[in-house]
Amino acid sequence: MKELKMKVKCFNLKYTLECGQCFRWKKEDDYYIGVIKDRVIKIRQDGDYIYVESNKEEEIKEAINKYFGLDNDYEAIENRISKVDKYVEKALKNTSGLRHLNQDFFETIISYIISANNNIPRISKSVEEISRRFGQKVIFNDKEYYLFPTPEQLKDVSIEEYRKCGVGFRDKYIFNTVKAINEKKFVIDNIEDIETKELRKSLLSLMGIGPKVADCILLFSCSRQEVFPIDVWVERVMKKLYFNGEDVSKKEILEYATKNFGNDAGIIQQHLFYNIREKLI
DNA sequence: TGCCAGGCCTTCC
DNA sequence: GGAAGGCATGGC
Repeated sequence: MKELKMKVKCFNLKYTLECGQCFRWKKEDDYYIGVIKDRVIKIRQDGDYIYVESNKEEEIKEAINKYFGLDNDYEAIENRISKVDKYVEKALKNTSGLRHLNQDFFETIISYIISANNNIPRISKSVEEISRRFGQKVIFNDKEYYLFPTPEQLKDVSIEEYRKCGVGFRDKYIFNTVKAINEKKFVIDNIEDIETKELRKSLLSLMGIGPKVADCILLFSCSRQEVFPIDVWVERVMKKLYFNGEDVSKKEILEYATKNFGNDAGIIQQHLFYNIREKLI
């Protein structure tokens, strides 16, 4: 297909795809290539425009819009959070255009179960391996790609087979969660209307999902931007900036974020996370 | 060799 | 309810 050209505002493709919220994108030359739900996407940015190619043309604009949240008024959001305090203002200046994605719910659940006590390259490797072994193959520009498998496609996969994907001790967590979904003990459809608090509680009932993983799922696949996932990096940056390097509990950090960052806490968290990891702050 | 990674589960108090 | 220990695996 020919390249689709789309105008963007307050959007940075590199920050959005490299900030650690997603695990299936690879950079090649000046573009990124990855899988969104049921299609392979090749995408690059040049100034105020993004250029998109895919193996599947229908509703491509809608898919891109939804995944990258292009309809969100990020100018207003960034304008708002730049006034929070001097640290947020600085972080935002460094990584303006970083957006929270709207990724597939099931894929995000499994990916973030794998993320526990893990590092980003290894998470990517495991997610890729699960897709390669159990997902549908797609040919794009003469190369093979694999969609992330559906719960149905994983219904007969054993704990041992997950282990072979390099997920380590998380094998049984994935197995149990897939089982719960396939047995309809946890419903993954029509989650848009469920209140954040209730959805979070529901996610926490799944094996391998604790507070941090639940918040990542809510933020990176459900657009609940008020949640504030606290991992080792966020803990580190929050202690450094707001607690004078003191050893405070996660509870205290969360209270501070909720009080001072309000409904944009998740967006601010992304900037702080990316800034501390890239040694920008 | 030992420590760390987008933490969670289990056990014990 | 909170603290401590265990956990797979690869990179540094």
